[in-house]
Amino acid sequence: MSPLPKVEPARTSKQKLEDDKRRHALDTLQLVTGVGAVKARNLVTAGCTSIADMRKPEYYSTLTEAQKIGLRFVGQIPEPVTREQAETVLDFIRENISSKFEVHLGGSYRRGAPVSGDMDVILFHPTHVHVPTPNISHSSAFSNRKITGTSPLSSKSGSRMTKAEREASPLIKDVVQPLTQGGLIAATLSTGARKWQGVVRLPEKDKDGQWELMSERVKLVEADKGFFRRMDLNLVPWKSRGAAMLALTGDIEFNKDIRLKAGQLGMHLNEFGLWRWQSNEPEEPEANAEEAQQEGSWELMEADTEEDILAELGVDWIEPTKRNFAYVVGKPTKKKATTVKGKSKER
DNA sequence: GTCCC
DNA sequence: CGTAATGCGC
DNA sequence: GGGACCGCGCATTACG
Repeated sequence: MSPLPKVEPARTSKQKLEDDKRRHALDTLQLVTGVGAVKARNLVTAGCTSIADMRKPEYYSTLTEAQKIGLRFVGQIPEPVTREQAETVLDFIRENISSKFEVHLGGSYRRGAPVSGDMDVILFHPTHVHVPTPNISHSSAFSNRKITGTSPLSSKSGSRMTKAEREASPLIKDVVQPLTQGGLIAATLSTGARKWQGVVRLPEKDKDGQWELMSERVKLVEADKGFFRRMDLNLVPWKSRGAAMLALTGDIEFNKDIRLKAGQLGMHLNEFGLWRWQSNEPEEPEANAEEAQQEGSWELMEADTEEDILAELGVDWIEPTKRNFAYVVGKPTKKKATTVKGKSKER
């Protein structure tokens, strides 16, 4: 009854061994920040099968700047961040940038996790107010497809910044620069007007509760001495603070659930807010001729706190520490699932 | 294909 | 030069 | 075994 073995067991097992090796190499290379499935595949195909191999010039030269940084800190970055460490960094940030900034920690820290994979810092500033409109059409809210670049408005509004604009942006000038000069920021993986991703050296306090001297910290960073961790800085428009806190606190399953719920209600939820589709008023001759052709536009709803947004979605308030279980949301049955979803998906 | 139910 | 598509991370 | 599958910022490369 049992079907015949496929073919040539010897050769099959040999192939299997090779497959396992290849898989292991792929997984190993992807431990480096910035190396994903595609880069790992390309490297392995070229003969690079270990972290050590990646440092060989023939492979190293093919890395992007971010990947080189990932390689530099590959021994440190995977280490988790304790709550105490995250709080230390938060204190340091608050002391080294304008007090006009509101500074929060999101991510698994806010969800109460004892340790986190990185630090998700959320920054608000009263004068940072521009909220970008979603880049998707209304019908796409249900089918979840982005509109193509044929719309001049959509592709233009969020377009790239010039280098000058970037350096003049508040996130760079008022946050990243002081934190770099203060010896906190060790390396930058990516940087823009809204989001900075990079590596920090954990500042240390002496017995008197004083930070190390700034000049000392800068030297230690350059010498790779100390403890280095991943950090993200997110500068969020004032009216988006609720949506951003939701988005940047997670967890991912929770975000999926509430975004799906918004979609089911004909709304759109992203990190900038909760949006309602507004059909074009026939009598709005002021609008550009181009835009008037569109069937409508996304309009930002008033809900600008986490509570308000959840309320609009018909969801009772959920403590951040409870946002680890997808079943809490969108499940009309009051039966509480006993299984944990996506249990150890910490970043 | 992966992840979750 | 510009924009689009892709890769990556969260 | 069967069904569902978010949304976006930034860097790099491909393309015109």
